[in-house]
Amino acid sequence: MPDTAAPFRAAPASPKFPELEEKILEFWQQNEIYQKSLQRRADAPPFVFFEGPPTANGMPHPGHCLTRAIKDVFPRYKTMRGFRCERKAGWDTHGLPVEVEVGKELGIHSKEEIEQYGIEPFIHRCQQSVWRYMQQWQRLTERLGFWVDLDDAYVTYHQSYVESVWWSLKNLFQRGLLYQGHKIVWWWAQGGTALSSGEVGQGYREVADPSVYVRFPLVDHPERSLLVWTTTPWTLPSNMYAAVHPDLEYSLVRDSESGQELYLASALVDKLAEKAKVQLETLQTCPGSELVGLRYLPPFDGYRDALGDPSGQLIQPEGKQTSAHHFWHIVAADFVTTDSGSGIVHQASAFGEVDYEVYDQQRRRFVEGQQPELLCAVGPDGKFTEAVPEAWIGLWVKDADKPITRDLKERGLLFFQEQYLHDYPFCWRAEQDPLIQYPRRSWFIRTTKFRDLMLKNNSQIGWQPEHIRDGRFGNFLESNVDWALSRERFWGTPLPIWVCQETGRMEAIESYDELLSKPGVTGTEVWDKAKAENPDLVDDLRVHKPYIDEVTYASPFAEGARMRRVSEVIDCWYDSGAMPFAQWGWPHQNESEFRSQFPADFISEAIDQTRGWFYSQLAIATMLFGPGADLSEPGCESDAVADLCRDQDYPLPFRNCIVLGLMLSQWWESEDKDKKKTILLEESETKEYPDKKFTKQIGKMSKSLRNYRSPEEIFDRYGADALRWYLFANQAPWNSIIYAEQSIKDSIPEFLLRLWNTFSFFTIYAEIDGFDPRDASQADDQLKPASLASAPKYRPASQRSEIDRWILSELNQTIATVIERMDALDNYNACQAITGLLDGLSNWYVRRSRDRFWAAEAQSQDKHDAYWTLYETLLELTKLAAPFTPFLADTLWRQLTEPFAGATLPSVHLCDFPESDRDRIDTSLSQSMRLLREIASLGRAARASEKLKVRLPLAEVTVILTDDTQIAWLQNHDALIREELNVKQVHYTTQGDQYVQYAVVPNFKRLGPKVGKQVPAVKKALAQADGNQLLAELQANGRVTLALADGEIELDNEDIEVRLQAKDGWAAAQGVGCVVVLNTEVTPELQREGIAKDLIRAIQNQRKAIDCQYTDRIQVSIDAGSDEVRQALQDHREMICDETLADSLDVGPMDSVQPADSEHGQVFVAKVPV
RNA sequence: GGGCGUGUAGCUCAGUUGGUUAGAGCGCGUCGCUGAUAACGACGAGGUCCCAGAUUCGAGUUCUGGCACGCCCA
Repeated sequence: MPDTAAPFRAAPASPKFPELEEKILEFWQQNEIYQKSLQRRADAPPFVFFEGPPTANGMPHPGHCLTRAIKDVFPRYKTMRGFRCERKAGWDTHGLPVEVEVGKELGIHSKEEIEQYGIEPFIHRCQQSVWRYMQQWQRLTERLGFWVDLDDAYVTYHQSYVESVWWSLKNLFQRGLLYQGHKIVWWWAQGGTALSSGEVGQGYREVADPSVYVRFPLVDHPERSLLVWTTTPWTLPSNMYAAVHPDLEYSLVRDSESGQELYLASALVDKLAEKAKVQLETLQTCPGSELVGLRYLPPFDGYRDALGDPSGQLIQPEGKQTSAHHFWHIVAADFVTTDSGSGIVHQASAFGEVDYEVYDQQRRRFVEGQQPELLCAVGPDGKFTEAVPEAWIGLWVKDADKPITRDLKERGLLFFQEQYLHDYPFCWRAEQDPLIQYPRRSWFIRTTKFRDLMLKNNSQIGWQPEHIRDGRFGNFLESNVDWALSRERFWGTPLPIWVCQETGRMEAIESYDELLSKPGVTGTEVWDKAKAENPDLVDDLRVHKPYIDEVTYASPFAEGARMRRVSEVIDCWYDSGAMPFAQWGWPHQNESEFRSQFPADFISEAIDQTRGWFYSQLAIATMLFGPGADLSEPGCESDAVADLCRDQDYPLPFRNCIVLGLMLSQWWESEDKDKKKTILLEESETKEYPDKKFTKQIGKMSKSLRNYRSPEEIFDRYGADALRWYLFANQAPWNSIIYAEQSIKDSIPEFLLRLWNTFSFFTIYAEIDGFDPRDASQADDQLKPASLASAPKYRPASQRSEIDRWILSELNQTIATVIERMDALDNYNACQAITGLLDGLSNWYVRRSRDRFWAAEAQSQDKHDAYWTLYETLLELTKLAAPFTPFLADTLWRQLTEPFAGATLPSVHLCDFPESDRDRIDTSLSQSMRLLREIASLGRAARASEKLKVRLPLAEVTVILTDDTQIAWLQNHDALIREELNVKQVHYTTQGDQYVQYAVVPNFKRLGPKVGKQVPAVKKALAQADGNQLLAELQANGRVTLALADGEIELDNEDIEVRLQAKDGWAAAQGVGCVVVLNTEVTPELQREGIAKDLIRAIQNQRKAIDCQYTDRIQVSIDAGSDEVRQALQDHREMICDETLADSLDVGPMDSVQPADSEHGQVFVAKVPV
């Protein structure tokens, strides 16, 4: 080693991780490490990652840390493993939440108010609003160490993105997959708008509504009626069907009073008879399925009078022609129950989602053009329009229940009525206005046509956890309904359909350019003018409302007519699902980018995205690119695109997906008398409020409750690595995870600090001895193990000591495990493996090698072996940890490579991931070492149980083993045991009859398949037999013969296992395969040595108490209490002085020195002046 | 009401194809170490594997039915 200043400097003992991380962040930024990590893989095979776009319209919270951490760790890992992993960021910018946020700002709510305010300025505000928390998002992303291309992010409102979405919608439109239909929504009639489910959820109140039982006379048996139940009498004029459950039993009963015959569910006959106070006599019964098809007279004649009794042709298999009536017959429906009502449910399909499905099914029975229409006697204002008695037209429907009931009663159709209490939604901003379910014209994508293909696609996806595939997601796909695409809102991707104002025929447009190329285009000047007036407007707005609505062109369908866009925008989930191609603006541009980045190898989001992004991506990709999707349907003008994608294979558009659990918070809560809550985030803080009683809470994070620490605070207190390691290493990622400050804090000593301490240990000794890794003259820029071999003192592992070979074996085994687990997207077990390695390194390798590092001879081969082993292990461990704790890893890398002064790669993140050297894995050595560690552990346990502290030397331990295979190896290492257990001698034996009892137990795993039902008998026979004798027989013959009730059975040594049981009366501890027995005899010599060691401890403590540097010399005097102590001092004077760097050791008090008490007398320590 | 998931030590969680002493970390207790030192280590106590039934020679693990909690959807 060179004589110059030591290449390594001792690292500080207690680092401030947050500060180190900030330095690394700066280093990464200034040196463009992320960009370099990509450049190094420019020509490598791709590992494709898709970023699910978050919305920057809200503050990032801890849950985003989890998704972003998981999204970071695998790309980092794959990059180190030699893949090119581009990470394009993305932002979700459209949708109702943005409008709501802007509305709040403006103090307005309804659509009407927005229109009054002006769509144009409203949209401008929306566009600005989406970037409100951009800075916080960028900061969080960076600070967490999530490497992603924020500068090159895709944005869903950008023109190129919108145009990609348009292209895909045109594709669907031309293939006949985009159609208009009805959607039943919660409708605020007074405000003229639909409410989102979230808004509806806010407005539920308990109210009393009528529950009526109405007679519907049968057409063919006028004396018989269906007893039909409804809780919304106002929907009766719009009645279409009556629903029964096909599997329930129904009864025909006679009302003894009126003589009427009624059908109702058998299970409800008694209940209704009692309620209505009538006698119901059962005439006959039948299953509901037999009632299906019976025709009845509707309760009101309005539609019958207006439409007659319309009918149409049914779809028939062999061209047969059968017609059927459209309305007023019994249908089968699974949702009918006997919990309440009559078992026959009134169906007004316009006013309920399940009712509408019934209608939809009926509709599909008929051939195109002959289908029943939807009966709806109510206008969007919630008032009757038609098909009701003259007097009711214009009546608000919720006021109609009473007159309708009265009318039915007068006509003798009302069987019974009552009130019932239930929760019903009201408008959250007009509390007196009840909402009604109401059909709205809406655009749909015919996803149901692709149900089987989506299921097939889904079945190929690598889901983590697997149950998502056939569980939540699979079930969701099974029950697929057509995608309701349109939204009657303002800030979203405009639906690119233009309608001929005269014929109603439509065209889809795939880009702004295509629109401009249309004949007779007008309206673009509206945008031009707005832009001229306000040059700051982003150009992307030209494809948004209201500007795009102004663009019209000449209709190709009718001379002189104009084509005008429909007014709707689309569901923003469609935006997100189009991201695989829209992020590139494909197919209008970036052909090669799209092709090389599709499909994704890996995506990840939390489970709430099952019906969100996971579905939208899968649905869109299945429809557009899936094999089996018929892309050559007539009218599809994108054949070139179709060709391009035809060779795609499932799964699309992502191959693997980690579905993360929800993130919960944990806090301590106390409530005052006046209901004021005190929220604490750490249990320890509760001690500061002794008068309050706190209860621990686990639940959702809530901004208003402030029941969680902001990520920024976590970073400042503990650092990003602490949070990351906590997230990666504490549970499988799909379990819901508790964001608890204490747990995050705990991950520091668990992993970060332990790694740091091991590194710090290395630097301390490396500085003392001047260890110089530059001796490896051929070292490559990543300091790969093989390249270190060029150092003169570097010996092959095979020549080094056992413990070196052991830790190198553990290292290489761990590398293999980590690679195997990470390739399977299993970060949890990868981290477990790394933790295990670090434990072995810190708690066994370093601990057992301290003497080697402290050895006086700085240049001894053994010491060099130790350095090279530890150095190499630290380097590789640093690389292993790099994807998980990128900051600490880079800090260590930079310090470990510092002696090379720039000749090595500047960042660990530019390195290759370690490779496992199979030749260095020695499984039998691992086993032996495990046994050795167990023996040491048992020895300590035996000592503890006898209250014999380790400082007191003992003469001997005896280790009894069940077989002798390991004995020779152990004997070669008994120095280790002697030192660890502080004993003079270790004795190994298999002949331990004196100390132990042998028991032979079955090896069930092997015996089970072999003898089956005889297992219990074998077990019993073995238990009853003399263990020692069996063992002797086994050792002599290699097998034993056992007499069972039904014959003999022969067992070899693999079939059975020998167990040891320590006999009473010995200081022993037993493990599975061995027993450690202590010789507890303490001779006076041993006693004195123990005293000497006690005194060394006391002196060392005192050294520290008087602030000695570790090289300071001291003078010591012991005011010994007994002859024994004095004798001990005399016997072990040399050892005591050596260990404590004492120049003198006297007996008796020392003047003007403050003594320390010890069990062997007062200890005086004084520094020797230099 | 339906679907999915979870239930294992005081707490937070692991537990591979069923195999007989059920593990880790934290916390707690005892102790050790004192040239990694405001760190570190060892040992110990602590379990009805939610309950009940079934399959099996054998169930924390498989099946059925409950219970509790969570999420999604009605």
